[in-house]
Amino acid sequence: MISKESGLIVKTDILCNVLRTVMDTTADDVLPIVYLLANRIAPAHEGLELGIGEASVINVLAEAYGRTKVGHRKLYNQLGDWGLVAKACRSSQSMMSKPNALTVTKVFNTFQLIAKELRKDSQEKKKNHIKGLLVAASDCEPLYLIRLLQANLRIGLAKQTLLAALGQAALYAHSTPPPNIQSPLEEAVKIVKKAYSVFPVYDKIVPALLSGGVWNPRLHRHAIFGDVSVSDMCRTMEPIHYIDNGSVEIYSRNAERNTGKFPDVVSEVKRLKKSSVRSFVLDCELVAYNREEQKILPFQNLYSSFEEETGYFQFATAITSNDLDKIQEFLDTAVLLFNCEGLIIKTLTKDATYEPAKRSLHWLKLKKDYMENLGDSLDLVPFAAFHGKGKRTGVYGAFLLACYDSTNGEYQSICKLGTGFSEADLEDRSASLNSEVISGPKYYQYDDSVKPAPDVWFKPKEVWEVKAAGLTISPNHCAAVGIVDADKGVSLRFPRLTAVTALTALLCR
DNA sequence: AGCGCCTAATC
DNA sequence: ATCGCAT
DNA sequence: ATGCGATGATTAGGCGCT
Repeated sequence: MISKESGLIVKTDILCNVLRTVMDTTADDVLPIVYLLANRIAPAHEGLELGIGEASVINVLAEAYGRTKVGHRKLYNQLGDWGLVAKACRSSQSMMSKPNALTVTKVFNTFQLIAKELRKDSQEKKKNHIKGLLVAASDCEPLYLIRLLQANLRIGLAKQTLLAALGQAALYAHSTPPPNIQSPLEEAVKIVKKAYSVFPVYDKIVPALLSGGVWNPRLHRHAIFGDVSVSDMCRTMEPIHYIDNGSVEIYSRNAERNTGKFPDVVSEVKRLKKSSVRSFVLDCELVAYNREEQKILPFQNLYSSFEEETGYFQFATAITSNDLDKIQEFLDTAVLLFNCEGLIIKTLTKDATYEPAKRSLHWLKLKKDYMENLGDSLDLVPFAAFHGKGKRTGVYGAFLLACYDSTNGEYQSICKLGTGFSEADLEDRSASLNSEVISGPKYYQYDDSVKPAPDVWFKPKEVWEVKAAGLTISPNHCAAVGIVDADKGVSLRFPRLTAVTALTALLCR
């Protein structure tokens, strides 16, 4: 029902009703349902992952539902979704007897077992867990089992809508009358989203909602912090933490623990922090740095808390200005002189606080390639394509592009491209290139060890204008091989289509 | 021990 | 990361 | 403006095979 509906309000409504029903009947199922909908199996900081990808899915489908892998692949190219393949195979299988019903909790528990299979024979054991589920599945269950295993439910409902529905369901389900608030529904959603942004652990949020409703003080910031250990709390935030007891922890934006990856940062933070500072959470970015070069300019806040030391711990440079020309000049300097990607622009007039995972106009990214005259724009030739998946089923989902090397008179692969076209563009390009299909990569310098291999090859026909954030040395592409590196080529960072410029009538010869 | 495949993660 | 679509 | 789901280059680390 949710996947057929396009509006988020109605999707939220449907899920809200599901959750209310479950809260009222089998409340223990709420947490597993939430985890499955969130495509997670544990809080991010626990580092527990399914470890199941497309290759595993292909293998297990072949074993559980017969047919050959080639047969499955063919079906997949038509359907664009391994879940749909599973469903199709299952429904064409004769069923000896009606299997025992799968429950949400059984599925979620099995997913946890899969995630916990490690080391020797883990792949085989994971596969057997999945086979058990697939054999017990009927109707639409194989479809959703496979999509859940791939962490992509594809029903147009993700975390934000899940949190909203949770808040609304908890509001309706609890008997306590709402406090004197204008719009209780909106407020309930805000509270749950805020609780999640402060402490993204469903194991705490869901029980709190179930036992005390949305107005439960346990959902508020300070209460949450009081309710959990300091180390648990710090594990959910980002990215450098210094705790009273002298320990340093580093986390990614998605709460992955990265402390072990930066032992040098840990030791420098400990060394350079002043003894008067007892604890902090520092939002920052780590960059590689050439210590022979240098440039520092001060910016308030942080300065009273840290010793600056060139090459070890430096503050970012900044200007404060309303003047467009000055900002432009600063951007040019940053990009052209220091090889920076661009600037972050911050409002100083409003109370411009930073909230993790929340977009706002307080902080804006200004990158060189957002601008017409800066950034890299290239004329490239699409020479192969990949069948689209999901909403791109039936058209190509991505293309392999080449640049033309006039010195050698050859086309060299430079990047794949899968964004920038409208749905109509995609149909038009697919149709146009389909008139020039050839059997293999005969005009091109192309590394066939790079997987997956394209599905279809084309004669050179069109020239596309592609914008990128920059060039990278590539082990996977052939552009300029031997020039930038003995056996590495060049590829593009964040490539996207900006225009279809011409037919390559001349280059074809 | 070394290598290739795969997955999950960053941007 | 970028981008387009639906709301 | 927001949420979602198509898609990009690249890397690290786990697992299993030789």
